[in-house]
Amino acid sequence: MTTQEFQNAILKWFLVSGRDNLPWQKNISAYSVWISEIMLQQTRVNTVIPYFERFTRRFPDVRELSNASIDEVLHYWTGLGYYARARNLHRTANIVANELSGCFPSDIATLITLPGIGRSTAGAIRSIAFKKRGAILDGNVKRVLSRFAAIDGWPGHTRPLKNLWSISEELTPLRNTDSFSQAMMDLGATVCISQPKCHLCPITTGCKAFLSGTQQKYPQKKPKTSLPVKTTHFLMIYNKKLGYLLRKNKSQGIWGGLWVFPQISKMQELDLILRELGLKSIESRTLATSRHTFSHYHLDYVPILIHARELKGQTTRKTCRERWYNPNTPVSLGMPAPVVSLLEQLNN
DNA sequence: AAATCGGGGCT
DNA sequence: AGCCCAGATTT
Repeated sequence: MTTQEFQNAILKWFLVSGRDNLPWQKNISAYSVWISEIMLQQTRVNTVIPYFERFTRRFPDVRELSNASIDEVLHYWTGLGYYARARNLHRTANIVANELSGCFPSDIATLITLPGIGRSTAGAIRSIAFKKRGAILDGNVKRVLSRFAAIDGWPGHTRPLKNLWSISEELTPLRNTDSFSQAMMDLGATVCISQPKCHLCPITTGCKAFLSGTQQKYPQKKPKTSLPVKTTHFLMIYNKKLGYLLRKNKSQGIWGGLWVFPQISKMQELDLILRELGLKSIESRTLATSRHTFSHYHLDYVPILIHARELKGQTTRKTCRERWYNPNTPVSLGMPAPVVSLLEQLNN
């Protein structure tokens, strides 16, 4: 199967079987392609759809996004995970709005300099938004090409990754590159899946895995490791008038920039926190431990609900990274899933 | 080259 | 209970 034949087969298949009704496929612009590509990093299409709709309704263009506060951007990202994506999105919006006159670059080298845009996302923006030649290599394309070329090794490792990029660059056409990129992702998402539907595939005549009956061998799986378990306590300090105390995380690290309950490792720290706040505990109750799983560890968290009152003649102090959150009059802040979950439970 | 960075929906 | 998803960035 020649490169030309491969491209023709893919493009022909796309006309009949490609997806054309996703929210980011209407009114295509560099902005909408960019937002969708960032949201879709390590995140499934069906999960992204409602987030994309809400996000682009609130931030319809790059200037609206650059003018927004990071807290509000993170609020619209709450529940999507990988919050560095939202922080990078905001940084890039400011660069594009303030330094690039509101226009996205179309060349790969410049796109890659923007925070959060790597080689594959740059290729997607260049091909789909600007309709110029741009190769991509996302999870779908990795699966298609690993099987098509029978690439050994986990695609996360350097050698197979380099091979896959080389093949993707070679196969990507000069014309119709937008349809080609979309088609390769659609093929990987609907046909070349875990249990592949090879009878629906347009490139079986050149697929090394199909021809040798080794579809299940590719792509080779990630080496598995057991996840460590970490434990923490969430202090749900509640005051009837003020609400719950939340603290803003530093921008680096887990849940960066998000608002969370104070976390402690020893119970003695609780008294210190309350004294600093000018509060006194009325009663406290330990709630059931829950497990939150990240990609690289389990977090067992013990919620401790503390009803507190203000000390006489003392106004409640707090730092600039602290604020009271009243679930009945919510404000736009980013919060990690367990915090949202606990606030919902306690408010019902 | 390896680790970090979420959350959820399938299997 | 694993597995992995329209990856990028830091160490």
